[in-house]
Amino acid sequence: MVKREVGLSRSDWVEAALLALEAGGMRAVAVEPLAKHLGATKGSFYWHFKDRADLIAAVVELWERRYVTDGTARLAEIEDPRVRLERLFTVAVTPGTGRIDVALTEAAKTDPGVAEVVRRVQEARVDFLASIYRELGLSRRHARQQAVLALLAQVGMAVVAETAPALIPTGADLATLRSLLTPPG
Amino acid sequence: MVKREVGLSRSDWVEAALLALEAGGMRAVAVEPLAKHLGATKGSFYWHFKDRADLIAAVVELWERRYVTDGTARLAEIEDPRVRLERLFTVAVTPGTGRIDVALTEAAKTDPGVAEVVRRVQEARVDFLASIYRELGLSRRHARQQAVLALLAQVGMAVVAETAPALIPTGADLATLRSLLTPPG
DNA sequence: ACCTGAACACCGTTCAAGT
DNA sequence: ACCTGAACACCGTTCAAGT
Repeated sequence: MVKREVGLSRSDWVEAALLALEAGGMRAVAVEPLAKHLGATKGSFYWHFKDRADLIAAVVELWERRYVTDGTARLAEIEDPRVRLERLFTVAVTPGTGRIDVALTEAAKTDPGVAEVVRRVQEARVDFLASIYRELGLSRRHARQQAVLALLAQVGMAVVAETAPALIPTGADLATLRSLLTPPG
Repeated sequence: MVKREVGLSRSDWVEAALLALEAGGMRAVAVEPLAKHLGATKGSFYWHFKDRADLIAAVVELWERRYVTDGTARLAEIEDPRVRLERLFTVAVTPGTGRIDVALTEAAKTDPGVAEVVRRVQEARVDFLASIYRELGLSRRHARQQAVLALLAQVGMAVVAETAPALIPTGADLATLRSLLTPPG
C-alpha cells in the first residue's frame, strides 16, 4: 500500500497496472488488488475508468507506446541490416521479453480491443522484418515469407520460454538457429 | 442443462470440461457454469474433485492422451518421412488446431501441473520432428536445431492464428514456408 | 456413496452519500 | 471533482445435513 498526499490520476492506475501485468500477467490487472496496493477504494477506480476492460485497454496502449513503438524506433537507428536482425534475435531470446506479449495474446481472446492492438503490433513486426530482408537482397515476396517465419519463431520463442525454457537454444545452437533465419551472403 | 437418470461420474465432469475448454478457453472450465450445464450443484463437484485445479489437471491429462499421444501414433504410421512432415504442417495450419495448446500454455503460467504436461508435450514434439529430420539425412545436431525451429514456428502459428490470422500464409505462400522448414533433397 | 443447500471469501460493478 | 462505504452479482470452496 502506497501512501500519498493528493488524489490519484488515471495515469497512476495505468502505471500500477502495467507493473502488475509484467509481474503477474493479465489476472494481476485486477481492480480490488490494485486499489489495495494504491491505498484507495474500488469506488475510486470507477471514477477514473468505465470498467476493468477500460483499464486493460489503457495499459495495452501504454505498453504499445513505451515498449513497441519506442523499441522499434531505437532498432531502426542501427545502420547495418545484418546487425539490426541480430539485435532483434538477441532481444527475442532475452528471458522475460515475451511475458507481456503472451499475457496480451491471452487477453486478446476475450477482449476485441486488445486483439486489435496485438494484431497491429504483429503486422508491424512482420513489416519491419521484411524491410530488413529486403535490404539483405531478397525479393519482395521472399522477404515477406522469411519475415513471417521469423515472427512465428519469435512468438513461439516467447511462449516456449515460459513453458519449456530448456528447449530454447543457447550459445552455439542459438547461432545456428539465427543462421536458419538469416539469408546467406 | 443435461438431463440424466443416475449420478455423475468424475469422467462426466472431465468430458464436459474438455468441451468447455475447446469452446471457451481455460476460463470456461469453471465449476459453477459446468454444474449448471450438467444439472448438478457445485457441492456435487466437490465430491468428485479436490478443487478446480484438480479438474484442470484431469482435463489436461485427457487432452494429452486423446489428442497428443493418439495423434502422434497415427502420424508415426506414415512411412515416407517427407509425407509425415508435410502432414504435420497441414495439421499445424488447420484453423483451431492450436486453440487448446494456447489455452493450456496460458494456464501453465499459474498451474505447475499444467506446465509440466505442456513441457512434456513440447519436448516430445521436438523429438518427433528431430527423428523425421534424421530420416531425411540431417546430422543429429542439425536435425534437432531444425526441429526446434519447426516447433517454435508451430507454436507461433497457433498463437498468431488466434490474433492475426491474416498473417498465416496460405496456398503458395504456405508451400514456401514449408520449404523453408524442409531440408533440400 | 453421492448429492443438496446454505454459508463464506474474493473480485467486478453500481451508486447514494460525503468532502 | 474525486472519493468512501455499502450493496449486489458471480464463482470458488467448505460443510452439515440429507438420501
